[in-house]
Amino acid sequence: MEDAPTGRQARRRDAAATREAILRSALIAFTGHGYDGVGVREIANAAGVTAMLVNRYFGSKEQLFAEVVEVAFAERTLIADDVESLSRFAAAALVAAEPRSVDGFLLMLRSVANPRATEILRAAIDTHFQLPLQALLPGAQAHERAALFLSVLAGVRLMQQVLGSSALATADAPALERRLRPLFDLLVHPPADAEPP
Amino acid sequence: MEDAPTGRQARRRDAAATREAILRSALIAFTGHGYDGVGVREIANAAGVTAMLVNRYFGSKEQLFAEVVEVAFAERTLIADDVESLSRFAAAALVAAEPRSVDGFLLMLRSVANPRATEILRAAIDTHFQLPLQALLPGAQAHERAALFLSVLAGVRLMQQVLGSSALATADAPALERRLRPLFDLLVHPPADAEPP
DNA sequence: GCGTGGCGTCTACAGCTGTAGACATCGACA
DNA sequence: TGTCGATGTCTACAGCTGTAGACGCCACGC
Repeated sequence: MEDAPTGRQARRRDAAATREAILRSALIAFTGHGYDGVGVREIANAAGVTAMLVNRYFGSKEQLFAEVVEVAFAERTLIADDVESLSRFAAAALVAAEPRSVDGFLLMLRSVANPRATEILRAAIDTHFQLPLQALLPGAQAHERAALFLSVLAGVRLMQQVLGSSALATADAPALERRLRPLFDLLVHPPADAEPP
Repeated sequence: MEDAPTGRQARRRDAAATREAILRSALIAFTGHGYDGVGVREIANAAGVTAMLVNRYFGSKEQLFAEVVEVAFAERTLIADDVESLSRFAAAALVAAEPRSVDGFLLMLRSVANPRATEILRAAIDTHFQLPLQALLPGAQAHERAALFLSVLAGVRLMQQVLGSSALATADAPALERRLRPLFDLLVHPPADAEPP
């Protein structure tokens, strides 16, 4: 079997399609190995293209990464649209996470070592997750609770998918979901935040 | 001013001290930039030593990293010894985390992109955190709850220190701690886990 | 004082990285 | 059918990486 890059002989000098192929190849590669773990040649090869063409279309590896981040965070299936569904959605997404999924959180977790990638990721998370989520949360200190909500999301994802914690791998889905729900609920619904005078 | 590596002129051909200097330099560098973000020459230079000496003492960069991980996870100030203090300790440690701290979690968060580093880190976390913690937790499914406990710890740490979430940076310490405590409590104390038959 | 064994460095080597300019080739339009 | 712009490739270059062997040098024991 040949290496079969993503639709090599099907595409014949189509600039838009080539750009899309590179972007998709980069998304998969960056998500799987992180910003520093992937070379431009590797991305180009998987897209059936030369390394130089990547820089022609995207300017540099860093700019390519920025576009990849934007694509990865565009479809945010983790954040529900209404407050009542937030916890259920998040918990369900966590227990259903497949090891080969390519969402933005996985991309972030493997790329935060690089300072430039981190800066891009911070901005993207702020725009696509933090701000919409804190706008959705009722009660006081919504920005703080939204950040913690995302922290739990990222932390569980890190342990079960990136680090490969055996405890989270062997746990059956319904039980894990029953544990996660109240955790998120605690952050969604502000618990009578009376400060002691 | 000269670059002043860690005690250069103070140490004169002392094998144990040199080894220790390299180990400490590597700990700081790996924690700050991750496994792939640091070169052997950089570590050696900060220790006032040549790159080759690093491999002489530790065999390879990977083995050096393994020793660094062991050192970083040896002093686990995040996990209390008794069940009652667990939540308080964890919450307090999170709000008191300084940007330049060098604990194992930070080291992990910036090195999980590399597969070999990940394998080393997974084993270390299992030994130094997961196993002691799940042995301490009362009730059913302690391993699962311990893993989630560590997930929250790692996730918050990631957001506030590695990614630099502004929401967690501007939050004042007491309020943040009051939010974190019940989160950990929910995982420490099993909430009447009656399964519907 | 002097040899000797450990401690440390110098030079080097493949291999990889991101990026740049010059060159080739396809395909649509005249 | 011929041509020219767009699309893609080739060669190359500094710079970095981890690792290896050969060599210098200091301090201690005789």
